[in-house]
Amino acid sequence: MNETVWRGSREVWLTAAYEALIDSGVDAVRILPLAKKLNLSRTSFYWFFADREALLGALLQSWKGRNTDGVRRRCEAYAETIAEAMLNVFDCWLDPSLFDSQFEFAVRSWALQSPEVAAEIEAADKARIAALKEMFIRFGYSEHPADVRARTIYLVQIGYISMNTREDISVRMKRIPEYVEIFTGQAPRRREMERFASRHGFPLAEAAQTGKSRKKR
Amino acid sequence: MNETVWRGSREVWLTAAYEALIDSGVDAVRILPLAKKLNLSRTSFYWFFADREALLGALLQSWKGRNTDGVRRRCEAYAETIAEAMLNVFDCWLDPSLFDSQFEFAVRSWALQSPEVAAEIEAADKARIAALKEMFIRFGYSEHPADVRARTIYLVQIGYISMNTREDISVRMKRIPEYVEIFTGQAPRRREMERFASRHGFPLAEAAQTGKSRKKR
DNA sequence: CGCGCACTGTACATCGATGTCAAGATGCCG
DNA sequence: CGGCATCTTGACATCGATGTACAGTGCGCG
Repeated sequence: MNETVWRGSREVWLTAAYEALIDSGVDAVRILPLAKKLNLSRTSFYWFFADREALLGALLQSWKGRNTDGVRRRCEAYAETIAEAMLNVFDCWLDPSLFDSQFEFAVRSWALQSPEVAAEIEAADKARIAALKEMFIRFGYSEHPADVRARTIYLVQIGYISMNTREDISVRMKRIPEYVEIFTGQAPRRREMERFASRHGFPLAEAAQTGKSRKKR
Repeated sequence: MNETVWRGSREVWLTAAYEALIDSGVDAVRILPLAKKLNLSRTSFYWFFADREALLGALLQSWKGRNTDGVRRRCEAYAETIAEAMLNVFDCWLDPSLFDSQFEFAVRSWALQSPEVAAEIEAADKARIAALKEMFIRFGYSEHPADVRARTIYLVQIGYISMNTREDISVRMKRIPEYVEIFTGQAPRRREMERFASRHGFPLAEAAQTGKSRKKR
């Protein structure tokens, strides 16, 4: 299992930093505490990174792109109706591999004390809203409504992660059709919801029928 | 002008702390830097507060209630249509005396590193969403749609402040009618928008006519 | 006037964190 | 085995911040 006997690596420091960041904020990303968690000497850190700055830089880099790309891809995915397209985007909010909300929130909070981070965020926001807007335009909405709807969707999501609520997938799933209708002005068809629910391991039938075995955490 | 010759007071330390908080986050709220900003000896602080903890406590206390009350009151304000009611709520987002968004954002970021703060925030969120939901129910929406619409509105706002964008009032004003329509499913009447715009010192006429002198920064 | 309250400042002890350096330990290749 | 590159560690110097003790200063009042 162990490739080498060396306990440290750029990787382990980075993941430890990531964990500290997402559950206590940037100011918890300090070398001494990380070293304790890893059972490594503090100074060993300096073999892999020049200094704390460099670690934070790597952290920011790893955030950059990751979340933004996920959103853009879901905006461009195939869809027959705007409601279906909307559901494609919703994948991001349910699948952490497409969009890591805790990471996102931590980075946004970090921006408060770092202009550099704030600049990265601003760019990311612009790119994501543009992708959403483009989606609406593809489905015949005109400029201004497309823009406001794109913002609404994006802001709801940023707001949601900023609330940091831990809710069961089932309560979130129940709100989805309403959201689609609010966001697009058009309710999703039953079979669209079916497809959506099933790809998140949550057959819609469940909501109607009595609980069968639920899959995937 | 000077009541006394004493330069320090509970007040000045608290406002300095508030300023540090909103533009650099909790970790910038430290006694030594504040003392420098105030041109006071660091230790003088301890005359007014037991320790840093006490200062942070006072800060949290001052946030608590302030923003939440503003929202609740605007939700309960008189309105003939749901669109008008919605515009009443929008007052909060344009008038910092009803809702201090920078303060709000800073406190939310703070929550990441303090469970106590996180608990306060959770309570505030619940109260505000409940007030919004109640408003929709008053206008005939049924339970579930009222809930999802309330969430949408609230989340958009939390998202907006978390984006921390500095936009001119005129660009925000242009989006308002669209937002009202998305949130309530009903477009505001011209005279409703007129009333709204005028109470924010921004006559609607301006948007249509060619630029006259605009008031209020 | 002088006493005391309300504040301000200096000095000190302590902490947690950073970063450098030089001295090991470990694996790998010839 | 020897030597080199790759890590790991302990010792040291330094910083910024916290909180306590105590002495000092200005104001107001009896």
